Amino acid sequence: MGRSPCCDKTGLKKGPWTQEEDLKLTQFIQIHGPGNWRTLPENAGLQRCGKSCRLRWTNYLRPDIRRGRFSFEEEETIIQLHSVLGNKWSAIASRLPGRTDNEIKNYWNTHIRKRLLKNGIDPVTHRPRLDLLDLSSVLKSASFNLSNLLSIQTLVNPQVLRLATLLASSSNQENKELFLNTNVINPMNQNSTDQTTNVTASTSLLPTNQQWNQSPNMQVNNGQCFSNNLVNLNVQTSQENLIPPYLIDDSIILPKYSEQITSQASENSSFQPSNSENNTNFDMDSIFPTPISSSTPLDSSSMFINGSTTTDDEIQSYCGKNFSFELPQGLEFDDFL
DNA sequence: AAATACAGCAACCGCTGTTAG
DNA sequence: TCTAACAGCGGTTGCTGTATT
Repeated sequence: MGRSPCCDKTGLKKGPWTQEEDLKLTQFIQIHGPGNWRTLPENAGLQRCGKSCRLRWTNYLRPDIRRGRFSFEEEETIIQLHSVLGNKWSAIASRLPGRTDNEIKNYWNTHIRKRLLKNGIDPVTHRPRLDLLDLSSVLKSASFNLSNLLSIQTLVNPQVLRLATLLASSSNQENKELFLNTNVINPMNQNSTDQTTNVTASTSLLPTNQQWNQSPNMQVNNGQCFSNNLVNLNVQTSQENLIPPYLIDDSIILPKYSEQITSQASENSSFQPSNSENNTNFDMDSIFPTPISSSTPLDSSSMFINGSTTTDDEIQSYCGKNFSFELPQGLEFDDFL
């Protein structure tokens, strides 16, 4: 059905709307209500096509439009919904009252997408970009500490860790010894016996399944973590393919995060590490943003770490330091497995 | 101060799904 | 059932303001 654009009709205006046009459209809709977009422009005295009027109304003039910067909760919700729904902007918008699909789409393309890419996360699949993951160089790096990698075993695709271990054992004797000498326990696989005393400092900071489930701010359903304020979509997600939100947004839980956060935050805040000498409890509140129920105001450029505000740039910087991988081009991950 | 590059966003384009005749 | 009109959606464009050189 070939249809020429309605605006091709001569005499119809295109481009930015003037205040006068906005006023005409708003007043007309206030009286007659939205709809009948084809006849609306003529009836409202506008030299616009109906489509243009509809877009102007739905994306800008509607009284329930919520303008301004996206809150952290909104951003978190967008990322999580996008990981499930993909580029279904209208579906995402329907779960964010006052936000339009166009606005969310723009925000995704200009902010979130770039940040995910910068953090090595594929914005389409929401998984680490293995094509950028240069594990061999990471492993050979003088500063590389295998225990760091092992400590995030449960946070990334286990295949990555298998690959890392394989490479480490074959190419880096130092790390190999470290691996053999390090008493590492996968926190997700811990049984009921108290093994935490053997866990290395960095590993003990990770939550157990029980701790995840007990967290006041997060719920684990089918392997998918959602904030309490997020609609449960009942989407079946394979554990194997899961990259949880804490890896895809700015509140990524990272290896040795407590040391990083402590060293950074303690300079100007009252941040205290959650794991004292004998305390293996995981304090989610100390690294996750303030929940929506919090009375503390949030805007899109800030998150809270135990009450201290962190800017986008600081988050970016922090994540960049802790979660940057590089992969040689052409590396096929499956070839290693 | 001027030129250029970049980021953000409103608006448009074109395709698809729905509905009425 | 078919067809055309309409409405909605996602991708893309282009304008504008800001930052950098």
